[in-house]
Amino acid sequence: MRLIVARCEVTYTGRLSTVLPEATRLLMFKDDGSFLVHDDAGGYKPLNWMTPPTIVEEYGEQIVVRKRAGKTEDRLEVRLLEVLSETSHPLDATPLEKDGIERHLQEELAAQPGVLGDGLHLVRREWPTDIGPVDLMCRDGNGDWVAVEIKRIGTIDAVEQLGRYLERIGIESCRGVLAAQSIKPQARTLAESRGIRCVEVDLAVLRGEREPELTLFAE
Amino acid sequence: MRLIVARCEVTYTGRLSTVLPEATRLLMFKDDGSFLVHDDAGGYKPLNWMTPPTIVEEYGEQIVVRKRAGKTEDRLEVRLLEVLSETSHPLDATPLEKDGIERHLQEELAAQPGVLGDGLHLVRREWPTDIGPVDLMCRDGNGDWVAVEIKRIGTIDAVEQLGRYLERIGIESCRGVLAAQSIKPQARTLAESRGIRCVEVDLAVLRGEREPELTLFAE
DNA sequence: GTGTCTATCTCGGGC
DNA sequence: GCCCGAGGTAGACAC
Repeated sequence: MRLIVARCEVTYTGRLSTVLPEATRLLMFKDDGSFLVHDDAGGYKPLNWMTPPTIVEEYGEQIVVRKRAGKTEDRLEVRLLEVLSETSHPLDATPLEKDGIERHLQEELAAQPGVLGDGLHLVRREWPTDIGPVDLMCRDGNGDWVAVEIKRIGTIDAVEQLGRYLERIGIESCRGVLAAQSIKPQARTLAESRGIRCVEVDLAVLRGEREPELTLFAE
Repeated sequence: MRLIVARCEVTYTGRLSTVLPEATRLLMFKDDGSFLVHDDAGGYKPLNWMTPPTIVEEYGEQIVVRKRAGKTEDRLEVRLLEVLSETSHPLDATPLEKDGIERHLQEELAAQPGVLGDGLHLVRREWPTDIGPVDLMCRDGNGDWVAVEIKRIGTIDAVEQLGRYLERIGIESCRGVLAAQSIKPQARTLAESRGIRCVEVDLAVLRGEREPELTLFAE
């Protein structure tokens, strides 16, 4: 990783156009070709950036980072007015391990679909439709089909998504269930108006790491 | 901005849990409280981060960055095993000026709604509904209402969004138009099945900076 | 504070 | 290559 702190101007042309007037900023060149411009505010996002694969060219005070983007080209031009610091460091690139993402929720619910409704059993995960896979396809005690959409957070979009699947599933009388760790009130309202059942689930409880909420009141 | 290059372990607990095993990485502390962990790959995104407002505490080899997140707490813990470099630089924070975003498209189309359909004229921008504003509300030559949703890229979500507005607008026979710089084929198909018209527009042409595509064939 | 929408979204997977 | 869906999405703005 090469780090340059410099007074500079930066212009971007590509999907849109941007200008950064002369000021002091941090320029990051990652070994994989990534290029980022950060300043001392604005949190998470770089002011300008380019993701690999890139071509980096330097002509004295001018740095150009380019990238083929379809038929056109994305281009970042940096004009260096004063370099205050320049360093290089070999860094590692170990992967980040995550726990608690939607897939983990899906794994637990696939293993115990009964929490989503009495007598539910799994037919298959990632049931294919022509517009994308249904997270879980189940049948209930009566043999009726139930399509389950799983989200970390249940929003209106999730209800719409499940609604599209139900239209395309091609099974009459297939019910819909939205399962999420939290469900927004407006999503719940929309779901009810479409006959979609909402179930809030808790990953830690599903894993048996924590008692259901009931115990909170029983203590 | 304070930059530390160090061999370190990083753990995050909050909306989910993550672990970064021991390796050499860049730690960025911005003056506004932002904290970012980058390595030498992975492009745009930090491996771990926290956006302001944060509380940063240091206990020798241990750095803790915390944030109230509703009733719980987000927490990043960094265990420093070897500091390879540590520097501080005063940076500026000038705003990024953008051109070519959705709002600019909306401004041009508000000024010349005729490109969206014969005889269309604007009634108002940001027409309020109970689920959000319609970008442009127009009437055509017959006095019929037309709701316009504007996007840089027209996707299925945009069609759904316009569909929700049309349901809620409370005007019988209000037509829908999706205007975008490019429209995905599947969005186009869904739009047609819902009676929504699709129009591709070009910001440079709307601004009179470039001739319409026709001239490409006429040269 | 919730709710909604934009984003040069990024990123990954499937076809 | 396109298309779709997840994301600790982040960030902005209205209510």
